[in-house]
Amino acid sequence: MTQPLVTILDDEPEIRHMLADALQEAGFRTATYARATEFEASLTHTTPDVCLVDLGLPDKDGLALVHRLALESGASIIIISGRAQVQDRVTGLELGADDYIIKPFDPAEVVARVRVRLRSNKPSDKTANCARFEGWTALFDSYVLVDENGAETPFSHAEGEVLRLFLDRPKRLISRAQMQETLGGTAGESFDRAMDVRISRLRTKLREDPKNPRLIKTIYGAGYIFLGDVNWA
Amino acid sequence: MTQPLVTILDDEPEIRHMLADALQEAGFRTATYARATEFEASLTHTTPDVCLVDLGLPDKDGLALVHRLALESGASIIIISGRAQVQDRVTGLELGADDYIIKPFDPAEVVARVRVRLRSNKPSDKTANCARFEGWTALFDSYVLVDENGAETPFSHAEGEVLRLFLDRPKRLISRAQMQETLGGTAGESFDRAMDVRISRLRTKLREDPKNPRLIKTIYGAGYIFLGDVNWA
DNA sequence: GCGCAAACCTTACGAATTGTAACAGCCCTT
DNA sequence: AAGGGCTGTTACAATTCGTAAGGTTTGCGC
Repeated sequence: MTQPLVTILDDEPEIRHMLADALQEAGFRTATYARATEFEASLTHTTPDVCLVDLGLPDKDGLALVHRLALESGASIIIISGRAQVQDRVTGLELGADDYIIKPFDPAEVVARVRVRLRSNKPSDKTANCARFEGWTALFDSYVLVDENGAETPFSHAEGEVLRLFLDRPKRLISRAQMQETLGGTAGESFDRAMDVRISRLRTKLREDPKNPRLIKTIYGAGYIFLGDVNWA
Repeated sequence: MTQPLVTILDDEPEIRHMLADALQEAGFRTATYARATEFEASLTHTTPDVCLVDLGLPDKDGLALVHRLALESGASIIIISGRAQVQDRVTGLELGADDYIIKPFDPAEVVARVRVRLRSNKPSDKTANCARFEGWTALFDSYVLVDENGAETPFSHAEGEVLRLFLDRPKRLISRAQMQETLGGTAGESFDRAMDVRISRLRTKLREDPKNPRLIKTIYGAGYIFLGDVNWA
């Protein structure tokens, strides 16, 4: 499966470049267009997954374009506009846009919102809920860990919660307090210990060396950190 | 099909009222909650379609709640927050929110964004009587399950109720309380066990491996989840 | 280094939850 | 009345997961 394609339609070159850079850095393929006609022509031979559309176009009414896109293409549409009136936003969304971002914007937020669209727009994705990391494959649907030889190890729901928390934020410190919150800990006095046990069991399944854990590191007095590169699929 | 249910979780009464009014005017059912614990308790017996969540809650970390919601409830999640930093928005969206609205907001825009979320959710056709999933075809008219070879297995009415519930909400956690409600469980003392037995029998007909069920998963202490892509016809 | 307290890991155990086989009552058909 | 299918109930087995308890590691002051 190739990377998702994000198209950018905006008449200002700086904005096109800014968005294209940020999106490419995030791992997406991009295609940029300065004019609506150009963009429409491209649709005959490409099928973007997400379309970023500026409403202030010189050659065509942006809203009409959005409407047509919404009806005819399966892509998610995000409007990017300098028009900040509530009414503009409401009509934009009503005509079929999935999101509406106001200029000036931060590229990081645009990337995040693009990701959200891709996440929700994949009903037929059979490999969803599946992450690869350091030779392992975690199948959250079937609650199974697969090693590089294909051997399977089942894991329980509680273990999965911890694993998912780590895989969602790799290489970042996760404090115990955060874990408790995320894992529905009822702030029981000795919930700390329960947490320890969960992690211990998870470490066992990941065949961590107790003396020298490589994936789940303990930061004494602070929390845990998951090392290792994660690829969600 | 009844009107979609939108839940509002915010500690400020004025905001709750403003949103509830606007949403009801737009034709939605609403349920409001001032505290996260209240809201979480409600999830055991109701299934909202869209959840509006304020991040600045007094009794719990809002982000953790969002994360759990995103994983366990198939509802769309819209964060409403006074925190306007880009980093806040990005992490909120990363943790599973579908949208992020910054206070102060216009109720009309909130309504528009709620509509967008509902639009992208495909409504399950309640009149459909035939569903395909993972090689199986369930014919609710004739109470028969057909496998990929055409072999037929009849199922009973009680089994059909459970199966339909699962097929209506695939890949979502379904709590036992929800099941009881949907299946007309008259809160019989030991109705739990009846539920178990129904599911057990359904699993047998679906030829699930008892040690490793692939379609109907048990979430210890929480409920069940049906995996597999469903196509109604 | 040494000693100590706090933080953390691991093992074993048990309470709660869930799975399923066997039984019994019910309703329908014959 | 008899028989068969459906469904809830009971009883017991299996699983999950938190708790307790004891061992190990870490950080800190000397």
